[in-house]
Amino acid sequence: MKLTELVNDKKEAGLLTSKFLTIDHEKQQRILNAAIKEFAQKGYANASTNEIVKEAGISKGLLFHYFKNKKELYLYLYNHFVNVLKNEFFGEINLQDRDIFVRLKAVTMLKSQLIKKHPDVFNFMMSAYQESSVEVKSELDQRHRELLQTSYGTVFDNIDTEKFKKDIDITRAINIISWTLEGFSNQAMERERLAKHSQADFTYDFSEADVYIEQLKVLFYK
Amino acid sequence: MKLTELVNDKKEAGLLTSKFLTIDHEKQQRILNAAIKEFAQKGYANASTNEIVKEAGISKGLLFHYFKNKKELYLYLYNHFVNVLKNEFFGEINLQDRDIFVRLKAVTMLKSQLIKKHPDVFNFMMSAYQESSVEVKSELDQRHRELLQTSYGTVFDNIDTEKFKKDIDITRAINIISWTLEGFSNQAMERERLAKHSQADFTYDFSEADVYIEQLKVLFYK
DNA sequence: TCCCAACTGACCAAACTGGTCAATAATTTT
DNA sequence: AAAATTATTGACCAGTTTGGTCAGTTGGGA
Repeated sequence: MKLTELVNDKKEAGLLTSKFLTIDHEKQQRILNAAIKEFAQKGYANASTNEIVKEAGISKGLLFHYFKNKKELYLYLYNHFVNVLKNEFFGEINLQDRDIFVRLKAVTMLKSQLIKKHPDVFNFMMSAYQESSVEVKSELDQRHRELLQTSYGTVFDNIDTEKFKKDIDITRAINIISWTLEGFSNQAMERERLAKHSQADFTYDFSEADVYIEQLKVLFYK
Repeated sequence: MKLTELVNDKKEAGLLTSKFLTIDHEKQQRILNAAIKEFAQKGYANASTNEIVKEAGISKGLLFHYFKNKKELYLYLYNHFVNVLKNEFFGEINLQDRDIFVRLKAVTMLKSQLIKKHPDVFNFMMSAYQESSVEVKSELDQRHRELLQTSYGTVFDNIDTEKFKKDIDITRAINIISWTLEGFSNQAMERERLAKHSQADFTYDFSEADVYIEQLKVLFYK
């Protein structure tokens, strides 16, 4: 998954950022990554463009050659990574399979991988969701609803409800399943963060997640 | 629950903050609340003492009359609120009842109330847990382990395992129950945050939480 | 050679930083 | 009432950082 590298929707450019899109690809990445990292850590208002250019290894002038000001940079980043997630992330979910466990496991694993491989992208999107700066807040809201609809909307769409025992409240059951998988992956990642053994022994997590899934199937399925 | 107001453990004062403890109680609260809010929002390094004194309605000099510098203020806050939580929050949990549902429901509701009534206290503790500033990080670690032990240690201690069906893996079942209640309360609070109807219709949340608990009991208990 | 874009970094005024301290106000002690 | 003590102020400090500019250098294509 070459996340952050594939999307090239020219529409997202507008006219103002067109210069940025023509430059060397690797330099683009350096700038994008430096910027989301800084914005994620400090929020819009407290993020420093000086830090961004230092981290990206470019001059101050160049950044403002590509983006006319801080606000335009921020909004470009937001739109860009919303597109990235929509295409590279949620596009991966197999909607053929109508089994809720298959879908949720896929989502959970994708999310874990995202956090692990591209923590800055994840943190940036989360912090953008919480962003309180009046300067940019209003512009974000619509795109956010859009993203949530694309994602959670499709995951729970057209689930096979016939598999559940007949006395089970399906909505609540799905919630329990979701929260269990979410809680499990949070725990797994926190455990790894503390232990710092960053050798990705995904294998254990995968199989342990399956134990929970099997248990939940016994509980909820016919 | 007069959280933040009751603890008066003189030991936490040391000699350095003794002045602060003698002043008017309401002013103490103003300063404490202003400080944790700022630290929670921006982290140790980026928090501004100017903002704190402005919010607290005191002069710059006075803050540094009570605390010799920013670091001492931060560490005092941390210790103070660890004590507050240990005494006012975890002290509320009834350890007589050995039923996991009773305990976890109590913890979940307590946590919800904390977030609702004292969001800054909660955010401050969370941000302190993530704090990365080398200046204060090391001092926090021990107290944190202490707090986690006091809290999660006792909640899961001496649970009545006889109530579970005999083919159930109890550790995993408890995890599922915990994650469900956590997920539920997160969802409830997010729903409320978006709707902004801050009339606390706790009643709905309480009864809806009970529905989940009853469902889980059917699944896991004999 | 010229030309134009990419690119640099010194520079700007303004804001802000944690912290100090002499002066004033309020309270207590004599 | 005077004196002594304590609480409180906010102007001030030197230093850093802010978002943004712009005159000028570089490098590649014609």
